[in-house]
Amino acid sequence: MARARISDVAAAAGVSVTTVSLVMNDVESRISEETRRRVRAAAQAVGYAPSSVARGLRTQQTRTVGLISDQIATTPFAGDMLAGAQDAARENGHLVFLIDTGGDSAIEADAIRALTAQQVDALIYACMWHQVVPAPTGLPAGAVFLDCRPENGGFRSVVPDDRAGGAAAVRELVAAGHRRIAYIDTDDNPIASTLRHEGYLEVLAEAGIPVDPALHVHGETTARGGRAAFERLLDLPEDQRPTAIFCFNDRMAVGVYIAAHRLGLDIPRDLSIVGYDDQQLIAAEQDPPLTTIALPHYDMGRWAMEVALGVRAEGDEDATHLMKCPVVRRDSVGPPPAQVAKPNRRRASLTERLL
Amino acid sequence: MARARISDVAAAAGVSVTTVSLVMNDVESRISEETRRRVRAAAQAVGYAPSSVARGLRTQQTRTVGLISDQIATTPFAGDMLAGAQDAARENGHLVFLIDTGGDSAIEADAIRALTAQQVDALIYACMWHQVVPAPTGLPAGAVFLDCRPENGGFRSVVPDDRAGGAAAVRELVAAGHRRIAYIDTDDNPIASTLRHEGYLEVLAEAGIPVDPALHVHGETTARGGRAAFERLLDLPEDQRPTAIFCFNDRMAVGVYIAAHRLGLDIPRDLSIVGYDDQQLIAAEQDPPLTTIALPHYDMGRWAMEVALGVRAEGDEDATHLMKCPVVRRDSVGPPPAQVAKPNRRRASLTERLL
DNA sequence: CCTGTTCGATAAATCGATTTATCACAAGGG
DNA sequence: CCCTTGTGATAAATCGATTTATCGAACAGG
Repeated sequence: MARARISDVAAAAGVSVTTVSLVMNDVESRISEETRRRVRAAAQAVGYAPSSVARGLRTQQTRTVGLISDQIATTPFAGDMLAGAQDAARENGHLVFLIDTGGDSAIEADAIRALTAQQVDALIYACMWHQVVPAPTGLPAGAVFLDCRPENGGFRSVVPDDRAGGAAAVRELVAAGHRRIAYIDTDDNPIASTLRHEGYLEVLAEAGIPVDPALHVHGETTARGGRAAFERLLDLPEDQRPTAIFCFNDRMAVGVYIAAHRLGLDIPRDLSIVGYDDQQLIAAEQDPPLTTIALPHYDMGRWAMEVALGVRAEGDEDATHLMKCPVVRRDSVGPPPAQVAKPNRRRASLTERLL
Repeated sequence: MARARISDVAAAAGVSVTTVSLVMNDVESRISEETRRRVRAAAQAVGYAPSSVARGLRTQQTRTVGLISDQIATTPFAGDMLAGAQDAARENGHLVFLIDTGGDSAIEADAIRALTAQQVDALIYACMWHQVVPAPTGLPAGAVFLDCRPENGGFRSVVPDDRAGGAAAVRELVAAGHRRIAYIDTDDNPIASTLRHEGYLEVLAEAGIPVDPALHVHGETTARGGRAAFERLLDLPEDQRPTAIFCFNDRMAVGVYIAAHRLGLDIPRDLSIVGYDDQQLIAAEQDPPLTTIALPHYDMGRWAMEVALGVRAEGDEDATHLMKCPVVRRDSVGPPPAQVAKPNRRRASLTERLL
């Protein structure tokens, strides 16, 4: 049972293929209501679905979009970006070609060629972390950068507003009454870390809190890295230690949790923590659940697709859109401990645990 | 600058389009070497790339594959399956259409229609957890089920060998000398949990260890669920408690970790644990890193794609392939504690933590 | 000189749709 | 009776490739 063609429908309805096409596409034309009904019935009867390939050839519009990513697989974030992009594509009647280049630029070039050959209507170039990348050669005009910005401009892009996100994180802590707030930073992600640091400094200034360079430490973006950085903060004289920590990401925050628990510190009674990423299966499952800043992956994916398809009008051809990073309030932030009460509290918590 | 067509190349090379096509596709024919060179040079010069759409229409082969998934986004596993499928597709010169239905069967039906209209050469139907599903109507013959099996057969499928995986997990513990091994099970995933339980029973039998129903507890597939289940095991009289636990998944194992640490139990000295899934950012980052069974998502994705494309010959048109789940040895398994030494050890560990 | 073969290349049909230009027919007006 | 206008439908061109069937020239043999 081969696919039904438009000519089969025409034959079944006793009309020409032109008429069938006109009816199926609801084209403004002088086809009688009676004929329309007959055509539709015939189409239904033979199970006709127009060939997208033939249509694409004639109309030069394939209703497909290419999504090139450097690593769709290896991060749990990717999924949300994909989902946002894909939902938007589907809502607009488009299908998405997904290509994961694994960061290999030869594969990337191949991918661009293949997608161009497929005559995709739009192209999205996605990265897994907020970064500035050289635009690959051969990228068609109108491509949209997702979670990255083209080095020399020329394309629209969307990235998280890491500066505002960093500010929001620190503002949570300031609002809870903290004045000694550390930032556990990293060197692994220059763009995002710098922006988040700017947000951190901005809020401290806003609140009139003097900046203490000793409270700005660095580590790898892993639990181990977070833990090591935290332990460096503990080397400070007791009265200079932070009462709250803003971590570059949730994984590092987990390291702080582990170390803090080992030391018998209670979160948030003895120490408040804010993470970043709202990483699924991590942030919410900590004990206590971690207050963090969410990366708006789904929204960025959706934005990129809508702009790429021309559904969302964006005035500027060469602009970077900053996507808001919402605060996810959970239970890792509380008021700072009163200095005098601290030793008592700590002993109490140990006693508890002996039960 | 519009795309170059085959006729442009023909004009540039001073030959017919037939000749260009013959040369570009390396068709066995009597074209002189000299002409071939000229055509290739012309193609290069005008930047010619054949239109996949036009070719698809003529040849009826699009070199595209559809991948329908119930939720590509919301789980970190999805990525690996995608990556495996996508790599295999690329290696065979195919592009993949990804559609995430979100589990909505109306969207699913739409997706099948759209992919059929696109005349994809193959179709993969993926689920996020090993399950038995009704085959959606309209699914073309030759479709491959990925991480799920069709209720009434009729399609090839690939799923993890959960039975062997469960057996391997328990075997790790038996090999370390444990005889009181608990299985923290779940009701959230009937297929996988049953198979893993069968593996558990199989190894106990193999090792001549009597089955103690009290060591088989259930919980939700979350850290909280794992913790709750573990606490039920602790209600047992001390000499009946398990010295090792096999958890349905890593998230539940994390719950056991948390509870164990709270109680001052050291892993693996006081308690050995094996998880399942080898979930990234979870299993390896525990303290100590969790020994677990990996789900072969990448391999399953690759297998499904290769079978779908007919690259991998699979005799049976209607068979389920079981993919091996490898053991990932880390540091959460050790020998069981000697009964008499236990109390001492436990006190010691608490004392340590007072430092 | 005619015929048959080989070599190199091409004209034209084809895939399945869309779209433009055209057609037949009926009704109405002068 | 002829011409115009309006209505309903269609013939044919088109998109850009592949593929089949054919063609002309050169050359060899009788």
